[in-house]
Amino acid sequence: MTAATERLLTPGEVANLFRVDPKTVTRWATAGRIGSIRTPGGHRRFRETEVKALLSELTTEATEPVRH
Amino acid sequence: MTAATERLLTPGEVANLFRVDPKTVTRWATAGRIGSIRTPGGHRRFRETEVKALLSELTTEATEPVRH
DNA sequence: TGTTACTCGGGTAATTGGGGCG
DNA sequence: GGTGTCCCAATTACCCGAGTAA
Repeated sequence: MTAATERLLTPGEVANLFRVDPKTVTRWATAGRIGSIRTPGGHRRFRETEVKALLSELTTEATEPVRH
Repeated sequence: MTAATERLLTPGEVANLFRVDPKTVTRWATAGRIGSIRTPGGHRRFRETEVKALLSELTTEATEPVRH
């Protein structure tokens, strides 16, 4: 099959990227805001590319210069 | 390849650094004076490096020596 | 096989966002 | 123009015990 296995991230890793609680990442998955893959044991894993893409979309750079 | 792991700060933490109300930090983000990263839920996070840099830029040292 | 760290669940406090007002 | 404050709705953080991952 096609794709070389894509790198998966744990809830804790995703939580570190967004500076939120791992529980919060779980809620995002439950709410359908982010795709998730479940292990046979019930734990969630997330696609790194999807997470990074989400980060980029939600990132806004400063536009106004600093006034001294 | 954008930077992956950068330490992020919550609005409350940034507010403590500047000694202002968290709402004020939100206004800075809205006005484009500071970059922000939003969670899928709508909350904001700020890059620590950017915040610290902003603090430094806006800091002015005394220029005249103390008279005795 | 056993150890350690993490992630399930749920439930309840604490922050945050947004609008409007002085 | 910029900031602090009050309102309310939504999102997020910390508590627990039990199960999974490596």
